[in-house]
Amino acid sequence: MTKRSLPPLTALRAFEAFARLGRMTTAADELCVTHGAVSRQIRSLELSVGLPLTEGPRHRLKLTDAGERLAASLSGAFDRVERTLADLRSADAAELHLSCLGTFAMRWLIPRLGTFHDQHPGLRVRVTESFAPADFARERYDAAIRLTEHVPAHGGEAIAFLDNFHGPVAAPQLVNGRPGVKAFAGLPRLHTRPHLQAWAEWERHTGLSLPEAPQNREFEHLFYMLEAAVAGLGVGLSPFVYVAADIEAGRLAAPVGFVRTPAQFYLILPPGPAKPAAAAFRDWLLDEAGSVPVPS
Amino acid sequence: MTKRSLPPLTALRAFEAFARLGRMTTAADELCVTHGAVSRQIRSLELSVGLPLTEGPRHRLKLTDAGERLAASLSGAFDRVERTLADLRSADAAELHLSCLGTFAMRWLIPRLGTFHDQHPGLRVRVTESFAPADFARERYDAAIRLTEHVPAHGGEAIAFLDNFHGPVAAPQLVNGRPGVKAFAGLPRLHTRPHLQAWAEWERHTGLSLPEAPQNREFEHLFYMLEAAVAGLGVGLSPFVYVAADIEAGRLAAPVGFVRTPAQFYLILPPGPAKPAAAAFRDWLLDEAGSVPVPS
DNA sequence: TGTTCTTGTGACTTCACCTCACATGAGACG
DNA sequence: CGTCTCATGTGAGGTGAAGTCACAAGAACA
Repeated sequence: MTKRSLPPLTALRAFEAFARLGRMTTAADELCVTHGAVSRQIRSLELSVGLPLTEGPRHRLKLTDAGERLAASLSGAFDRVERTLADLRSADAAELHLSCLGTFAMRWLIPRLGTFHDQHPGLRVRVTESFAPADFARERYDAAIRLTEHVPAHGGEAIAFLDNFHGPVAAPQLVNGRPGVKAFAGLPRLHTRPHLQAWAEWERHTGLSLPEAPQNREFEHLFYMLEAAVAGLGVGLSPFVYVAADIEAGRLAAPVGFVRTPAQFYLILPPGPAKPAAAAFRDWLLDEAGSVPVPS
Repeated sequence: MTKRSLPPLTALRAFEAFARLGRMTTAADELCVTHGAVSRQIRSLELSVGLPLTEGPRHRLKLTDAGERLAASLSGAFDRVERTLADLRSADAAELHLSCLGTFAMRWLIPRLGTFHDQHPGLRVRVTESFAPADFARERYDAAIRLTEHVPAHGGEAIAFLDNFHGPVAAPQLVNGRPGVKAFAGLPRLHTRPHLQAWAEWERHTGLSLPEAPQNREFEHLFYMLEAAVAGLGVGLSPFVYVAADIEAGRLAAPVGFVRTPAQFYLILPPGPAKPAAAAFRDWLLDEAGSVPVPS
């Protein structure tokens, strides 16, 4: 690949505008400069190319043959770039890139996305799983969903769209209808590695404490832990929204109910004007969250 | 035709170089700037396009999908312009545009051009007829041929490549073998409108004067006057080189010979570096003129 | 002949772009 | 692990390319 040797590009742009519009004055208007600037640019281009590009008297300048050919080439080239940029922008506008807690995506978001797609058939939603604090400077998302107490100031919008409640859950056959914390007596305690302090927080929030567990099991993700709870491996602590469907379906039981946490589910938007797709998603999300049942 | 909306072109160029070369440092070298400049340009382009174009850690930056597509489009566009410019330049280099005295072209230059074409098969010579003083600012020629005493200073080269001799000529049957100026007694005098003082100059140069003419005839061009002389319409005054072939062939007679004029034939080159075709023409012309016979 | 329209151009000005120097962050290598 | 290197990010500040302004020039039209 050899080094490019192109004349000054601003001169090319000025010349292309002149060729397209026929007069320097008009071209200057389009470029938001004075006619003198265009005149100089074209002259410098002729010098740099080494060929005359214009000819004729001042008040009726025409292009030389070389000028015509260059202008045709430039128009095509600029058109091409312009079209590519428009394509990129519209492709981007038609896509919503969302950074989301993995479990929330699987247990809450994805099951409900159908109505969003119905409302916005042109929009594709791309969900990327992420637990780290949202950092729009490092990774470019159109929006992020996090469970947190406080969203660090980042210049953008942050909306708490859903309260969080958590509580212990286990397979119904293990609990066996016993009421209160005694329901969990003798059951192994399930933990998630990223949030090992979760049980302690719950005990602080409720003032309750579970019977001593005969065993503790750690899982890499909340999602795996919930699968384990459903499979009867012990008692897990989960946000309500992740298990609402399982409780409804009788796959999990929550004998002591759920308690609200200080943390909430936030929709976090990057700084600057939100793109239309993100705004649409925000509206849909708030509407959808508004109709979510709250635990007893 | 709608107004163009393109991002800053220098940013596009920087981005294209980066995309092509893979690293900002290398791109900066190609563009003869520092890496910082390229970094800033690419950042400003991302801002102006509204899309991220690069991603990944600093030391191993990659293009995003959007970046790849834009880069491909830009490469194509720049290639196209570059190729057009190269075509224009080579087409121009293969052509020699010569501004020449019409009669000189017809009577001297064109008959000899064959050997020039033999020596430079790739070069096309375009001859434009012109009598006005050479003015490269108004009209773009690669070279001009003029008959003059002094070439006005114009910043370029001017080479006297051929001395000029002039003298009266007429059809041989009119002259009828008589010697000296008496040969022309009773013949009409032929003039050219652009140079009505020619006869007076000749008389001054030679100290001779022709017998009173019964008639004067004016022609628009020297070329027409020579045709008239050959046709026997009278006695004309002509530079030697224009009639050498006619005298040789016996179509014209020059009973009093030719006298050198202060004016010479000049090859005049425009200011600035001569293009190769013009240099080749100059060399050929000097060589060709060196072997021209001088009148007695 | 004067008026208007358009481009060319000398003199001056300014801000876009560049450079410099340092910071940052990720590998690589003892 | 600490340090070295390599590539890019960035704040501060300098400068020349490119623009502005005002006037000149040249052609057309009334």
